Amino acid sequence: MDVPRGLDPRWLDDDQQHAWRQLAAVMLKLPSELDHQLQHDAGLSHFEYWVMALLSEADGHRLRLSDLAAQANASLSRLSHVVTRLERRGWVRRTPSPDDARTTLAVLTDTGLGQVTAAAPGHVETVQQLVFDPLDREDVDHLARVCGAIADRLDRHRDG
Amino acid sequence: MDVPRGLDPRWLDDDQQHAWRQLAAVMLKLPSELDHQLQHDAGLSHFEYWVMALLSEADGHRLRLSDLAAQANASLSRLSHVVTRLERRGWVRRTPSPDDARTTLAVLTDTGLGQVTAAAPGHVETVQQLVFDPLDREDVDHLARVCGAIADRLDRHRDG
DNA sequence: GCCAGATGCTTGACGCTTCAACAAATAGGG
DNA sequence: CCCTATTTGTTGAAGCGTCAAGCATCTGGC
Repeated sequence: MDVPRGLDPRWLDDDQQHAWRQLAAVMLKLPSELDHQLQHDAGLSHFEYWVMALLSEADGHRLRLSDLAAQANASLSRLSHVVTRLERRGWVRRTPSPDDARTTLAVLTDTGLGQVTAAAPGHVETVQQLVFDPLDREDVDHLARVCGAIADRLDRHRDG
Repeated sequence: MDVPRGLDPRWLDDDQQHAWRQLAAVMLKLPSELDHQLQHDAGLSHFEYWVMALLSEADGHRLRLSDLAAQANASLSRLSHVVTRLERRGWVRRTPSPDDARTTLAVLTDTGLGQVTAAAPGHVETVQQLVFDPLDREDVDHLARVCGAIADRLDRHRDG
């Protein structure tokens, strides 16, 4: 990771150390809680829910797998596996794209739409309780700003 | 998830929606980048690094498995598996506790200490680049405050 | 037009996490 | 004391993500 030889690494100072631990705690625990609630109440992983929610918002309830992967922040491989599983349960089906024979569209079925719709209220309530209840309105702005900056940096890190 | 019947769920407003998407993006992508760097440069997952780093800071380079699990925000089962793998590589060993015959101590070996020490500069540099470089000093405060509030909420959610 | 490289997606093996079941030791109430 | 409930930890199976390899299709320069 390009540590200049002969120079001290840029260690984290106390503030950074503290902030990093809090962020790491959220990264570790929050996904597990969300998975737990959704699994228990709707038989879905958080990622499966996210994918189906994205499809439910899309025109014609369908998206190219690549686009879906990008919006879900996932690898194409991961998405392909998940779509296969959702397909087995009848909530999503694959359709060849009319424009480009390479690309596949994932389409949310009516049953699938019903599934997300039913799961949504419980999931949103959990997000409210775990993420937003402990925050005031200013905090929400800060959260968006800070995470937005990091997320941008992460995007550029991939190709840049 | 206790959605009051007959009442509308507390849907996310636009600001919350936006903040939630940014946070989700960070939760999805940052761990993967950290794992990638550590795996490539040191043959460690981020979680393995985290565990060994915690041990390296502890008195006598040792901690009860329960305490280690709590500090690492992990289940006991997950930790037990990881310790087994680290033990196989000679970086950690298990020792029975002198006080309580139920508890096991994980001890970082000298080789293990060398391993974390060698991995640290590269890892810290990555954290600086991906997390703190896009933030100014105020942002770091906000990050700590916001994630601290969420992390507290998550802790209370488990037992409370 | 043709062909090399790029793009889009799938697949199977491997490794890690979770979950449930279990075992051993301790603490606490009667 | 004893018996039960709790704490601490391990294990194996099942499920999911990553990785590398592979195939089909498209694009762009010649």
